[in-house]
Amino acid sequence: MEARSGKVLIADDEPDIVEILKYNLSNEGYEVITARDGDEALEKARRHQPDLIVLDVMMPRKTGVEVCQLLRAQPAFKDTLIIFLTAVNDEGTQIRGLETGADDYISKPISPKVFMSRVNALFRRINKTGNRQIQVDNLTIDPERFIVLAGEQEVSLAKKEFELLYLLAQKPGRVFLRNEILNQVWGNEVIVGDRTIDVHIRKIRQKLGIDCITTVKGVGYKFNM
Amino acid sequence: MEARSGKVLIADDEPDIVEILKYNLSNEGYEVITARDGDEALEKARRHQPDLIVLDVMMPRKTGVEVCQLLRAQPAFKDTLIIFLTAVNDEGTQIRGLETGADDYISKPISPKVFMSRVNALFRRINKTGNRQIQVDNLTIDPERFIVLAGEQEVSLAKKEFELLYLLAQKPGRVFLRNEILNQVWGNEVIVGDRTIDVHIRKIRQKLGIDCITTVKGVGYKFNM
DNA sequence: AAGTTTTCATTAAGTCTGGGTAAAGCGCTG
DNA sequence: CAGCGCTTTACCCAGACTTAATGAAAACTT
Repeated sequence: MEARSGKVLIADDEPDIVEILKYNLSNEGYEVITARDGDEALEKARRHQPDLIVLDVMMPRKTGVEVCQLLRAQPAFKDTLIIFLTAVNDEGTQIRGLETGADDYISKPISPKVFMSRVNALFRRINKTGNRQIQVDNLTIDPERFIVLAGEQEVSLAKKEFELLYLLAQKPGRVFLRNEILNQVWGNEVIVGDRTIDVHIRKIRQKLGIDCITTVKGVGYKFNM
Repeated sequence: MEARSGKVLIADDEPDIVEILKYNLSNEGYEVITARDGDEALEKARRHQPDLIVLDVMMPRKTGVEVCQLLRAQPAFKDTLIIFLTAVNDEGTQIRGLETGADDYISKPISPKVFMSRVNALFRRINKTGNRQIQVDNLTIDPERFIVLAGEQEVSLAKKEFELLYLLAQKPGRVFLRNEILNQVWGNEVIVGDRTIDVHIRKIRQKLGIDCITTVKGVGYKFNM
């Protein structure tokens, strides 16, 4: 998993288009989520909180324009980038699309290179400031919202538990010595016993229900890759 | 019309185009400056510090792309919006244009309406998201009218209570640290105890009757999504 | 005076920590 | 490689400790 430049949701009912865009976006380090119709797009947008949403105007269930309106009505998507794709290069549709709150409007047939240039141009402008969210496998650790998503399940950890998990998850696979953990999570001055770490580790394992932390005897702990 | 605070520089050697764009931009409240060639564009950009620069790619003295590069090299124009206009709908040019740091690329012939939509879309993004109504579930928060609607019920909150709720509701799900809340609602200079926040939170919860604010112990508060 | 904002003391809730014990891992020895 | 002891970690639990909710009242605005 590379240094992610952004999370993109593609919603289009034409698998070919989705595939091409997904390929190109992934290639430049974007994380891609896909949806096949309007309702699925809404649902996945809510779940994954993407930075950019690419909407085909003509989709089953709900049109791109409808989806855009519904999203823009929610404060969580007030600043999300939205690009419309369309076969119809009708002027009226384009204007309506942009006035619904979209950031760009691209007509098919799409040149992947042009598409990527436009995506990059939009991202360049918002330049997400430090979203320190960590994603490993199906585990999402979001310090902004202070929650951990284990797949679908939302797990709420206590402060120290969260800090500890966040520390380990920052470098999956790397072993953290007990001392390191103490310094990072508790600070150099505070003195706590070794048991304290154990207990927190145990609670994390309990709450997550997944075995994602491995004990390295006599050394420390590491996050499973 | 509307008091839009946008200054636009149009640089094109075709007087007709300049005239049409100027007319449409003025109509929507933008302040317009014009230039006839690349050097003039650079000079006027420096003098007037516009929010948006519309550059024809094909211009005497210096091409739009050259102007764009020169502008982007200066910190003062790092964030200035730039739109390219061109008769050439060559893919390579478009990509190069966008990668030079432009925000949009519009091919001639230009539909004034589409042009305006795209300009508005760009301005919408950089403009500070002023006092806007927030809608989450069946809760409506309207800072213009200073009213909160919980379903049908109209709830009247005190000033601080409203500001606090509005802050949290702006980014539902996101945890606001107590410090952040203090800075945003009370301001950096004012010093109030930690309990003050609790009390206001309690009043909001009481008045709304809905459990829309979650406590994250040891961290802060967040608005439920 | 009525409503708003802040403080304070008290109570409640949640979190952290450390001891004792059980279990697991490790190394040594035969 | 099985057996043994030693070390380290896991686990449970209860008390210590933090932090937040609550009720009441003082200070402040309008």
